[in-house]
Amino acid sequence: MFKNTSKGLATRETILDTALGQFRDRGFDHTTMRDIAAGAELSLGAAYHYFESKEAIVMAYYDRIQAEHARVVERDLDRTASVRRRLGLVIHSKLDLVAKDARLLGALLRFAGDPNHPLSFFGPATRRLRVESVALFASALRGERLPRDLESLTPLSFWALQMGLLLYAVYDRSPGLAKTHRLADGALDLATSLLKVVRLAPLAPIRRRLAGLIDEAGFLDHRHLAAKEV
Amino acid sequence: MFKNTSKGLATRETILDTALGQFRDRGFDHTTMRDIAAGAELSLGAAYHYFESKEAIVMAYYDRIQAEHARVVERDLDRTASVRRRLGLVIHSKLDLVAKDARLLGALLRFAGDPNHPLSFFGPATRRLRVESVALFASALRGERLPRDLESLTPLSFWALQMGLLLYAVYDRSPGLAKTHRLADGALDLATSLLKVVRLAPLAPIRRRLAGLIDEAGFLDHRHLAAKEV
DNA sequence: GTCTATACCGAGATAGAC
DNA sequence: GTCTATCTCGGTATAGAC
Repeated sequence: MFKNTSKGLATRETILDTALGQFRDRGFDHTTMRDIAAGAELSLGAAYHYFESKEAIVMAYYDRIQAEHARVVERDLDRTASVRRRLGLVIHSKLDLVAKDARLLGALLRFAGDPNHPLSFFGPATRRLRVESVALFASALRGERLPRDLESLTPLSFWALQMGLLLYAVYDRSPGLAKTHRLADGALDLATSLLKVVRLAPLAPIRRRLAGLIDEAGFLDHRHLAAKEV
Repeated sequence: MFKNTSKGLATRETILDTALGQFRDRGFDHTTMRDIAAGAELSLGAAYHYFESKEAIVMAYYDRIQAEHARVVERDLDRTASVRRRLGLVIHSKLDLVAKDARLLGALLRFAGDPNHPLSFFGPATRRLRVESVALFASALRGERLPRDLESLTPLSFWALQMGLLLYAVYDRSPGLAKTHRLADGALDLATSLLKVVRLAPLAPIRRRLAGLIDEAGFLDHRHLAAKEV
């Protein structure tokens, strides 16, 4: 794609920033690659040298968001005591980070239905992003004594919840994603209550069935979470 | 767009069938509108007379599937006694209907991230499809004595499960969507177990919280399920 | 109202020269 | 790494035939 020269990286950042500004002003669809190239004072070909598609720019933005998210979580997690608050920290900070450009994330859905596309949210090429994201929830849950069979399942479930909330955010028109934040709090209250209940003995069969299901679905296996980078 | 003359309807069907055949052979992306028009022995303009976009053809396919689904479910539901089997009927028959072209559904995700697009899965323009789909689950649950606060929530949850399974199906390469069918059975076993548990008194607070959450999220309100047709 | 034929435009993406 | 030129294709427009 391009060499990691400092000049190249700087140009890439310029394109990314220019594009984000125009996406905010005009919307994703009404911003053309020619607009972006012109705004960054480059030719169209040069822009494509750095990003293989317009959506790839959005993915780069998401990548940046995620790096920032990891930084924020790592910084604040230790100062936060209860699981509920730790999970809240992870999710609310994510929502805060995407709040300004939540609609943009909708553009990434475009390829979620194409398993082989490099920008598919669920494909092998974006595995790193998923793993990192799940890991943040695992950090938040560290210290919790979970039933064995739910150990790897639980962080994955919270990741799924987060994905659902991000989808909701794309449609959320309330200022600062207020509605999504409230929904997140409700869901987290519920989830932490469920976590307490689900440990109880009478629910063991359901628990085992759930774990078996996730296992069979392959959500934790090679194809989805451990496939090698492409 | 076009009048409901028998000739017009026949032409529309011809275009739809031609397009589906080509989508199967060459894939959605590698089929052009010109290919479809040529295959149906029509001009490009005529094809656009019937379908406003290539994706609209896929939506018409989904519409057809859903009508067929409703027919099958209505026909077989009365002969099916247990809730578990009735729910299984709804979901498995849906999967059978889309099995041949499950990958195509991925194309519909293209606009899921654009709230205002007429082909968005969650937008107001596709409300009818959602309502119909949720209604099938309500039929399957008829006769069940559910807690009041879960009455409208439960069919909605099964609809959400179905949406998740359809997404999984897009990625499923096993013959006849075998993996998705197994996943569906596991999920349904789990769900019916949960339905029994969730009625119990100790879970009342969680139940209420869940209902309040869905209410607040607006999943049952105007914007999503009761907005007027556009 | 149902089409044909054809020219045209916008924009995403690519090739290949420098 | 950057550019110019070009390609492709979805979609529109127009003018008219039946």
